[in-house]
Amino acid sequence: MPSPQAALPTKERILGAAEELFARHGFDGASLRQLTAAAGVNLAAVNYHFGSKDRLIEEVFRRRLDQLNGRRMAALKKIAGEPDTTIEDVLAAFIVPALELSHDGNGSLFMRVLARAFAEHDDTLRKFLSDNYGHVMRQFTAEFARLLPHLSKEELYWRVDLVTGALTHAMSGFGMIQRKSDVPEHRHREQTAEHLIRFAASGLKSS
Amino acid sequence: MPSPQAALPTKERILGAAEELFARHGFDGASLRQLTAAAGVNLAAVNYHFGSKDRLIEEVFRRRLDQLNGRRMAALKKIAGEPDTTIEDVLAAFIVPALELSHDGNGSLFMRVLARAFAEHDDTLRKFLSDNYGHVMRQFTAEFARLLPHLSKEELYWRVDLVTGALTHAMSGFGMIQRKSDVPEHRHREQTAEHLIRFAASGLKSS
DNA sequence: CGAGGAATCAAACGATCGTTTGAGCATACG
DNA sequence: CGTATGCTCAAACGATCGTTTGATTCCTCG
Repeated sequence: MPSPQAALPTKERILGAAEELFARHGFDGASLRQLTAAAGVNLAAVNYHFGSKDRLIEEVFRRRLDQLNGRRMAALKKIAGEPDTTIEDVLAAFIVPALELSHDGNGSLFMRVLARAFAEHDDTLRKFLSDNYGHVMRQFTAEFARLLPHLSKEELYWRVDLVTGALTHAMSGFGMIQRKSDVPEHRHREQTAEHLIRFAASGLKSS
Repeated sequence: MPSPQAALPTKERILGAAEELFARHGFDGASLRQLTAAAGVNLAAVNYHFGSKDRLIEEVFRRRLDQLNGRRMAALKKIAGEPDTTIEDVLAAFIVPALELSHDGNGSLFMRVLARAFAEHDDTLRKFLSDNYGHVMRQFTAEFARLLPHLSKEELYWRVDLVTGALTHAMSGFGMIQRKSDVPEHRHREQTAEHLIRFAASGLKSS
């Protein structure tokens, strides 16, 4: 019985297996030999299609980050600057796309990859993340600043940073967040979003 | 000019260099050759004194975790069960020892090692952490449960998990938390503790 | 049908890893 | 003094890593 990915083109099969193995064993921990074996392709295929392992890592990031950033920015754009926008609305624009992604195919694995990337203090990886992620964080921070005008810039950065840490931690699946079998998928996602938003909003607004 | 550690015994020099290099490059990323060179000892010294690289990693953890857990439990014991204890008190018992450690010698590097260990989903490492860290988390969670009796068990676990994520993220130095040169060390530590405690308390107590 | 570029393959390359070895050195004790 | 004992050292071992090579297969298009 062929794997579900067996019919996909080689490049896609590599990206899928890479996402899974990077999440499970880290970037150094997952070797190209494991990876190509899991994908059912030849060892040399990675260097042929991507040039190097590092470029494969970047591609894994780019594919999902583009999705994630796109959805977040679209959701933010709808509410940014509006007079009746609440902190909860902005948090929802940040959190819901990530939860959607994390329940879509292998997307949840990507959130673990992302958490791992935060933990790696590797400079080139951090620069890559800053280049492809930083402008989104800045836009959201600007909107938080508008809704929390009494906070100093330093205080605001502090709180946004703490919110980011909590969400990254939670969504990469460290916690005990587990869907009960009698709760439908989309309902569980809503509940998760409610928990995260309530917690983060409370932390942001604390006097 | 000899390194500051030059006079220390070989075992201590290895542990110091290991803490630094593991924090900077990860457990796999830091090789025994870099490590022994940085410590100024022979390559074979690690296997002679510790048996293997894995046992060295465990020793790095044990040394600091014993400190950290000891101080946290001592601080908790003073306030647990007392009628006038607040959420903020419990959070202080959890946070202040970590901040003290992170400003004591190479201690701050250890918080990064710890964050890295959380990101690694390696089973043996997680079991080691659970064995040496889990009982502390359970004690703190029990005290939170006492002070937040209206929360369901599920809701409580959620919030404790989010607090843990925020604090791990913040204390491992991802954020922009930087001491200004005109603020004395101990004052900066107090301010950091205030930020963290206020944020976490607000998140825990949110209705 | 046949030429030609794209893709795949087994095999090998050099580098680096954790670990082991066995000789050499030091210090302490009879 | 001689000899154990604890430690350090340079050197080598086998394994595994990312990458490259050159031949082979596949598929498309004139």
